[in-house]
Amino acid sequence: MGLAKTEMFTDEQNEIALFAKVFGHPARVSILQHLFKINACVCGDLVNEIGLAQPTISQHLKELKLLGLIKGNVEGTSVCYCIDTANWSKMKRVMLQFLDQDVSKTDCC
Amino acid sequence: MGLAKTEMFTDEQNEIALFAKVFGHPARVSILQHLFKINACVCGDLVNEIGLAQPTISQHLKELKLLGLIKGNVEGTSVCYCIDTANWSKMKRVMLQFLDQDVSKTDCC
DNA sequence: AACATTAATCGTATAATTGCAATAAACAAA
DNA sequence: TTTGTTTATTGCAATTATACGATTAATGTT
Repeated sequence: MGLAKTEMFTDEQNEIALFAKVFGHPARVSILQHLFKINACVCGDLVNEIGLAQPTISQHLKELKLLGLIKGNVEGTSVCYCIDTANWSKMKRVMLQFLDQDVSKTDCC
Repeated sequence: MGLAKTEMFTDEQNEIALFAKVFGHPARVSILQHLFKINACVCGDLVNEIGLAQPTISQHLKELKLLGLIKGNVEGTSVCYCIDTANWSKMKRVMLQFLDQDVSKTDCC
């Protein structure tokens, strides 16, 4: 069917999956790493940095923006994108809670 | 195209994306949380726990196994699945390095 | 051997994702 | 106003992901 049955999972599970899904493409990982490195960025830089076409980058930026992980300010004809630090911290808390589950007792087989 | 151009990204970026992708579905998040909680599990339990059909669960388990995050031991007619703690820790290290990027200086716009 | 139980695989339908050319939109500069 | 620059949107094709019925495979039970 290709459709995740989100209604049968908890809000927490769906939230983790949504965040993880946006990290599930190397272009978006690359964009985020670049934004962290540069501390300020216009989309044109990203198109040159990564080898993807401008509409493709724009689409990936849109998805990151939709989840609130980045924000963009219009500056003339270009747009300045950067990490939304508050939301990034919130996301990190959710993901860490999932990743940091106690591993010490689970090796059973 | 529906195909990620992995060759234009670093190994690290592709690795992060692969791990994230497997967490990008609430069913797999749910399976992993259940395995952590129970410390041992047969597939039948998961089919009852989660509301998905047996072939669907089996498919999700296969993907988790492919990345090495879980391992399964055959015990009679059933299979005991559990977290592969060593690989989980390796994955955690990779993901934490990505998530823990310094957020203090990036609020630029 | 015949049957039951459990999980994996196959086949297939449907939906989501990815990528980009073409175009539109917004703004600056001449 | 016309032209150039930059980003967003549209439309489409190709690929991947999700889900499950039907079947197979493997093992245990009688």
